[in-house]
Amino acid sequence: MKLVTWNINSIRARTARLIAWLEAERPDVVCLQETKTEDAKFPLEAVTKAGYQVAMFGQASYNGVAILSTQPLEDVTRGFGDDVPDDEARVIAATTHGVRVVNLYVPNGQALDSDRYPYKLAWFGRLRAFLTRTSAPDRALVVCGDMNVTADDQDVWAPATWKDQIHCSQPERAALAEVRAWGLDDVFRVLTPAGGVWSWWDYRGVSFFKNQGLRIDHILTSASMTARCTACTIDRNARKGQDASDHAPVTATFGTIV
DNA sequence: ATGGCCGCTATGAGCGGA
Repeated sequence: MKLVTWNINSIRARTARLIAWLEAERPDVVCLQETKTEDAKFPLEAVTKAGYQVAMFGQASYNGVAILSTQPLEDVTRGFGDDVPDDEARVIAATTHGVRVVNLYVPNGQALDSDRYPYKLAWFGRLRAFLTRTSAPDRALVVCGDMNVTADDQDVWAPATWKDQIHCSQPERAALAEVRAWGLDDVFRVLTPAGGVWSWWDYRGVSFFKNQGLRIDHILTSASMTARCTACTIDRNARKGQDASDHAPVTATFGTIV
């Protein structure tokens, strides 16, 4: 079973590239972030024609998440369902291929002195509560998405430049570590101990050409899923060329239960 | 030293992204 997380940065602007990639890679489950469209304008026909069922949670202009699967998507939930007023479409979960899949678009945070920063940190706390309320570490669980945080300096092309900047601050990393401590593994890092591999490169300048990026797109797996994971790769090729998202897709491959 | 690109909405910039 191949599961992908990919910040697509507007699914309407990138439908052709997405479909071509799906047809080439044939993943079983695809978690998309920043679809940037309300559900009525989602390119459902193209995705369906490519062989995928869809659960979506969109909004106009910003945010938006969706899960694509070659098998039915069951028990779909949208948002955290907590008592915090929040109209940002950043969370969708579903069960498919026998796995509970939680797809996240974590708030960017903008800067440490922005009011979006405490919102981001609080959001991680709400995520932990959501996981405790709706799942358990002993289940077949994948929590993936654009986490908008580097786990540590191994995920940063220039740690000195990024030190204490957004995506690299200690409180953000501690918040992500708390999610792992709940009972999830950073499965890319488990299989690739060395750093220096990125999932995002800034559109500006020559950052991709010079390979100046961050690893902020993560696949977190419960213990049984970590044990089943045979590969986890970042498809740098998907960042190349015209009309690419600024994020590359991250793919985890899982063997069958033995 | 600064900003450098992109998509959205909307039709001119401004916002958000990371």
